[in-house]
Amino acid sequence: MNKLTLEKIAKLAGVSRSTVSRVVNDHPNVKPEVRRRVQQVIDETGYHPDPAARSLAGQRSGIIGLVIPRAFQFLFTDPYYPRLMQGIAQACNTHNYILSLFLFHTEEEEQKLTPKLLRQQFVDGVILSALPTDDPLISQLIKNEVPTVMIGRPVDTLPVSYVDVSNVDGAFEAVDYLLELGARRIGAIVGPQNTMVGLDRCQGYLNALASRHIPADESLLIESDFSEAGGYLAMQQLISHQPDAVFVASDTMALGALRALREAGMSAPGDIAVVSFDDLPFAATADPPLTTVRQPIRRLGVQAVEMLIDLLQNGLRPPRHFTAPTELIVRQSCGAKIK
Amino acid sequence: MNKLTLEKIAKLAGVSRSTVSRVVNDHPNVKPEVRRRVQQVIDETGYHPDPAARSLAGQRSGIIGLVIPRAFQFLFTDPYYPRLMQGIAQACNTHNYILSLFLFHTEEEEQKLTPKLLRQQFVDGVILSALPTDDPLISQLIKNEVPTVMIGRPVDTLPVSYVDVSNVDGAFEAVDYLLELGARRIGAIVGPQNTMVGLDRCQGYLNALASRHIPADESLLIESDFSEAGGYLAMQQLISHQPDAVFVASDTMALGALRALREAGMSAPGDIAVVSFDDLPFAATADPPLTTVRQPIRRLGVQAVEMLIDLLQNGLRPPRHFTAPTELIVRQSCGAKIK
DNA sequence: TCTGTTTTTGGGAGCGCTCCCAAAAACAGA
DNA sequence: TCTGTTTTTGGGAGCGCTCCCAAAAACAGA
Repeated sequence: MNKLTLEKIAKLAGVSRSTVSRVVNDHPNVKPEVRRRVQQVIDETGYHPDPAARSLAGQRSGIIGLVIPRAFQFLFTDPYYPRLMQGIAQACNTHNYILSLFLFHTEEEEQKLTPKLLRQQFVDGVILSALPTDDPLISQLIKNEVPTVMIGRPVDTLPVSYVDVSNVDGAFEAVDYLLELGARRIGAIVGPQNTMVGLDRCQGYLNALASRHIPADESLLIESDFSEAGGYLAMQQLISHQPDAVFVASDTMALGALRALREAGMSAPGDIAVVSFDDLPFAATADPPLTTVRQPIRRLGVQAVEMLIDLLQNGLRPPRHFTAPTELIVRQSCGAKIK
Repeated sequence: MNKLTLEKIAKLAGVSRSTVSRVVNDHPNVKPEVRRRVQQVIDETGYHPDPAARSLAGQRSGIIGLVIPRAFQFLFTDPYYPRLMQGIAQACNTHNYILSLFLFHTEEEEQKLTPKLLRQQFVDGVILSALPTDDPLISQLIKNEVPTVMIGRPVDTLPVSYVDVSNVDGAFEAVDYLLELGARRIGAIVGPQNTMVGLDRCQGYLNALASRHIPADESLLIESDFSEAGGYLAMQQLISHQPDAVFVASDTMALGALRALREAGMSAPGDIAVVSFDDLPFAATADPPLTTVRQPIRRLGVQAVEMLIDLLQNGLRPPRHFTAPTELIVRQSCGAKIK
């Protein structure tokens, strides 16, 4: 098959391949009428530059890597991730990048693939989904000056760009709403405390109680792992402490919590009011429909790609930050039994 | 940063870059002691060949593209897809391929990205998830001789490799089980009839009825779209026809079906027995837990990658086929009220 | 030892682009 | 018209690999 090259386009347009390269790359110093003539040939032929040749010649590869670290591989099947990926993919498509997926299942896989990310032989930059605060991958990426954007904020000391939602505020608003409804003995099922999102949503819960001078009861605060089964087990533990409401740090854990209530012959909101986080589509169709903190997951994905492109074009420093607001979506699960 | 190249490894090993290339690519005609010496330098330095250089030099890029066509982009958030992707990613990791994701959201995106797939400038081959039987993408891939493996079988006339599960048999087994339990007025909520999986699971349902000489009742057969909302609407339609059981062609639609029953003040299996397909994790924790046809989703992903690598190494013809068996998982939702 | 054959190894060339520098063209002012 | 400056354009070189062909080395038999 006869492959289109800069040279071939140059011949058709009656210029040199350097001129064609200037047009393709939108360089200045090309006479307008020459630019038009070259662009017309490009449009007519459907010519695209070869990404391997560009990469080899010092240009970038045009590939963005999305890394799901090993520690949270088990959560990859949570409905959050496809939405995040849709946002990321859509922004990649808009900005002419290809999205490559790095799913680390085992330590061996991680050790095998990490050098590819660190040496940037494949990817121009990395979008890194949430990882435990002590995971060494992020500091390796920083050390190797790999352009990186994290989904979710890192530990404060790390000079890395990130996109996030306002987890502290969102959790605060959820718990505050339960307090407004008259709940007083509010429990929480939070995420892993070795993640910033776990810490932040927990902090929001604690802040809301403190703002009403309600002391936090340790027996009402259960750490879980963002899974449905984890939510189920956590609610089983909480029930015996007789909360009148529970803040659950994700919709998926909330499904598990509702299941535990059903199995105990109880229900939300009659016995225990429930408020969760995410506003995934099943939140609206759960039994009962969940009051939840909506976060703009696809928008985070889009924003991460645009932030990464900004790093690629304008340098890694200073690190960029983007924090989206959340929105409390009130449904049936939060009706409170006021004691 | 000082980049490792064949030339540098050659100098360290005291051979030429051609010899190093032979070792890296496991070519014959290298003296054993030379091979060992070169391999030791490679191991010590962590050298990897540059994929862009290999691609440009005529070798392959080492990238496999996973395409989710536009028509089913709305289903990408179904929990089926992350599992499929995990299987695909795991096999790519094992076989030293990078996985690139092509999510087509709009026709414009499809037109923009399809040439990249057809001209193979990025990917060595394509894994293509299910698409409508009339989607032109598959025949474009065939015409351009792009190594392609489909998830799910295509229309019979197409000479393309695929991996699938035994949809007809699985659906047959599910419906047959309902008949064994005494159900006689069995409805079906099936997938889009412009997809082979939709047609096949429907056929299995019809085959099971026919095997017991039970005429199919058109009013009991509802075409849906594999979504939760679609399952909900379909069950709302079915209820008025008073089936004593319903075969639902996916777990996700079954969730919607259960929600419709609840809203009608009914339940499974007391009022209407329900059997579904997929055995996604929430099938076990649904209320009631779903009897469902288990399909090995991750294994399909692994198999698709290995089939694609076989095509790349041994030629596109003849097309390969792999069909995994299914397994009926019996849970509470299928208990039947025998009239 | 010599000659023909086989095995092993090395280096030229090219893949398709970008960068850089120099040449050509265009322009402006004296 | 001439000269100096600016703008536009072209082509050499190289990125890091693979392929191919030729050279060198090794081998075997006379």
